[in-house]
Amino acid sequence: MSQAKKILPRLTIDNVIFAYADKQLSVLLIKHGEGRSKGQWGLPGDWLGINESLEERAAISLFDRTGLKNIKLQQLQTFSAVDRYPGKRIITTAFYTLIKQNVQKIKPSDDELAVNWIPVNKVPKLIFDHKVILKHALKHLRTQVRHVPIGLDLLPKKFTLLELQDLYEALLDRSFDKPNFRRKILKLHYLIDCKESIKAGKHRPAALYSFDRAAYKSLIKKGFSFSL
Amino acid sequence: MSQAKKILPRLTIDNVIFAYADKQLSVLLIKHGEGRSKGQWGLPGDWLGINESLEERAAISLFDRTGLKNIKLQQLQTFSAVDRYPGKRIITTAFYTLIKQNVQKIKPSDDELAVNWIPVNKVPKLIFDHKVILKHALKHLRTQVRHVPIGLDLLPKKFTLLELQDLYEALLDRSFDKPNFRRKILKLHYLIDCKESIKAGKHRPAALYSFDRAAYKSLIKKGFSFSL
DNA sequence: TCAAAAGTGTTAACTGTACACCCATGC
DNA sequence: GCATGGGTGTACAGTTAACACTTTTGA
Repeated sequence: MSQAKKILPRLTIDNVIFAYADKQLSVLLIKHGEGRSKGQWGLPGDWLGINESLEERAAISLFDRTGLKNIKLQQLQTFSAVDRYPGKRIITTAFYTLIKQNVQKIKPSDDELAVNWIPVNKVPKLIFDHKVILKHALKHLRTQVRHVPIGLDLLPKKFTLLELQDLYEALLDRSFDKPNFRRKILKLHYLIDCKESIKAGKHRPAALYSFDRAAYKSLIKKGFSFSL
Repeated sequence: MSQAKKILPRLTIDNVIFAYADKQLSVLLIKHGEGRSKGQWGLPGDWLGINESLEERAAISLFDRTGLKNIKLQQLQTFSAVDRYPGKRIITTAFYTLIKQNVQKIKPSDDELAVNWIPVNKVPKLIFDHKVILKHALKHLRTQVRHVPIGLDLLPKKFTLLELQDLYEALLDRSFDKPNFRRKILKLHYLIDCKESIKAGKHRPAALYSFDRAAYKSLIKKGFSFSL
């Protein structure tokens, strides 16, 4: 990144930015355009500045690539193996988040050849230990999904239960029994029945729901155990 | 610590070392003997060396204070707020573990006034953000306890179910129904009935159990959900 | 005989899971 | 009519949680 900031040597952040769209989970990867890793894929990362926390830098780095603000990035782990980076001692702290996929706005910075959403099951070889970091993030995401509600900011304001189920199925890479999924979700009481329905094809119209933000947020704090 | 090592500036580790003994959960704290934090309590920490990972330094630091080797420390999180350390920019990575309390062997290093096991509900004011780190660790430990087996290396080779229950109750700071606890644990099939019993006071002797190491380790991988 | 901890049994409420089946729509 | 996804009912197995009860010991 070509920012006018004083950086701390040796310290970086790497963001694992998952995105959901079209029943598919992808991750943001960049193709390096300079230096020894030219032409290779890796996670979007950045140097830590002297006057910012890791969290702050991770958020700025996310904004630079996607234009998104106020997204909560979760700190995953710090990777500090002596030989993780060729030739230099670089320690990185990994963050991750899950957002709605937006193809238009992403852009590479000066020293990058490309920035792309890559489906998680089609990720190419990555530089350094980035594959390890990605796997770690995915595991964390999948655990998370079963303990706090998700979907806010990922689905349209009003959505059907099937759309929510599609999201869960994409994230966890498995399918759920429809009737049981409905009941399980509805019993958590974080959805509001919009009392509307949407016609979509040659079948019964689906009821629309929206998130009850208060209930949603309190469920984040309390947590639950979603099995199915 | 007065080690002959080249350190990386700005980077430290802090260990949250929990210990169990006498139905009580304690944490290892040190009283600083030099510098601006003289006389104050804090978590045992150390500078990261140029030729070691954070994990390696955390393990060495644990060994220095307790004489314990081959203890798996879990990385918790990295704390990097710009103002977390007065006057300097210091970034720390926190680790935690849970061991059997051993009062004899712990020793302060040259620049420390004291090293002590302090019961977790009697922790004094701590320096910097160490109280936040400790709370974070405790929360993590309590989550952990409900998803993987614990007790190996904390209880004697042969132990009663009540001793195991005491451990759980101390860690989670609550009590369990004895009959239900028994059944719940036994159904996980990671205990071996030693076919012995121990007389301890004016009541029926208790059956002794030991851990089935293979089952125990495979349960760590598989995980479970312990509610009660 | 009594207290104390060890250990068994029983029940009611709730969950997980599978799957049968009806509903509303477009073609 | 019938295919398609939307949605309800049900039934069995297993789990949770509370608590009554019996057992074995030492004093």
